Amino acid sequence: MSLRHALLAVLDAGPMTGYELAKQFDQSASQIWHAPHPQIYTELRKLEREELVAADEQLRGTKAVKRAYRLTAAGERELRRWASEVEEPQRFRDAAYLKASYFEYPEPDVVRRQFEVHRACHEEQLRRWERHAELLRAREPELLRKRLAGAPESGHEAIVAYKVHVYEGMAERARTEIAWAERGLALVAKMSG
Amino acid sequence: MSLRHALLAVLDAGPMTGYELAKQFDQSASQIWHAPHPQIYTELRKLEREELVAADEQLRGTKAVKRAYRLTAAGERELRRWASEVEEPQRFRDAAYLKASYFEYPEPDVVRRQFEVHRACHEEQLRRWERHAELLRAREPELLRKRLAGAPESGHEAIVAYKVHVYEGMAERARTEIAWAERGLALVAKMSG
DNA sequence: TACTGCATGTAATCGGTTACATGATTGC
DNA sequence: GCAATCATGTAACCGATTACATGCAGTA
Repeated sequence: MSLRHALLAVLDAGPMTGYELAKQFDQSASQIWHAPHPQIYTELRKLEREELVAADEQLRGTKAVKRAYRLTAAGERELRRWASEVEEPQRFRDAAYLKASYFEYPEPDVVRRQFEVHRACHEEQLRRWERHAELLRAREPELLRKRLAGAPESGHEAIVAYKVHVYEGMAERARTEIAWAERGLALVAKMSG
Repeated sequence: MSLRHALLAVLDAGPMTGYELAKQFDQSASQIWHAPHPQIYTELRKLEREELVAADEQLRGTKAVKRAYRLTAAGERELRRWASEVEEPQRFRDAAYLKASYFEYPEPDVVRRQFEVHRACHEEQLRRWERHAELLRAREPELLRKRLAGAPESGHEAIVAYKVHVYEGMAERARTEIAWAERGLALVAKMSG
């Protein structure tokens, strides 16, 4: 049930259409909570029915409509309520580690390739997290700028600091995974040679 | 779709009832892939229909039946196929980090409590992963012993080594989270004092 | 004019969660 | 005999994924 709060949080920076939200979720900011676009559109409709967001409709061409969503007062309250509530720990489920528990089955070079893919994938993510932390420190992302514009000067430092802390945390995680994959590769080499 | 493979993997050590599998998933071994018992029972029935597992029924009392599941030859093939296939990266979704991105909203002591909960939760997990890695090295867990009994001596080292590597990886992750929470606590202290 | 990418959805399906039900066994 | 726990499910629901549909805008 966190998608709704991710949406409320992004909308807190300013109004946005479903498509723009979908883009946010896919690339720049909220890689912290992935969501495919059909889910975003349907969740926005649900939030609208619950009056946590409101939509401003504009015509697009002759028939199609564009809907820009913005937070309502109730939506802002809900966002603040959620942020103050302690998050209960998530259930654990990791497909890569599950599979690695059974690496005695495949041939050594298949195992090696799997660790290499794991490493490559987290190296790419690491670059992304680091770049984004950098952008945040420079206060460059559009979303952050809008958010800062709507908040008093005195609060700016905290807004930036916690987001940077999150992205640095993600980077640290990626480094942990890379190190794990490398120890894995050393292990394959030892076992098979 | 990894639950089915987790089940096949556990059953590869030897036949087991749904209840015993549910216990495995809840406590000792496969904390790597959490699953509640209703899902386990239904997935087992599905695996049975697909003939990847077979059930031996025994009476329990006068009406109830106990069903012990075991791998079929097709099930073993599927397990090996899955273990050799490169796992595609999972979609990212983290509620705790999402919330931490918006820690400018709650009061500092609420934020502090949240980081403390995060740390405590991962400290507990760390102890669990470390204990389990220890047990694996000593070849103590029942499941591992059964798995080893059904494999040639020459393969024992690999079976143990990869599982230990997974649990050590999990422990390392937990340490990363603990360190993140502690840097978070330092950050709150700095911001609020 | 056709093609590609932007933009907004609906529908079917599936995996996972929660609540509920029911019988068997064991120890007090 | 009763409570707790072992054991096996069913049903309703919800969040997430995938496939499909449709219209608009710019450009080759």
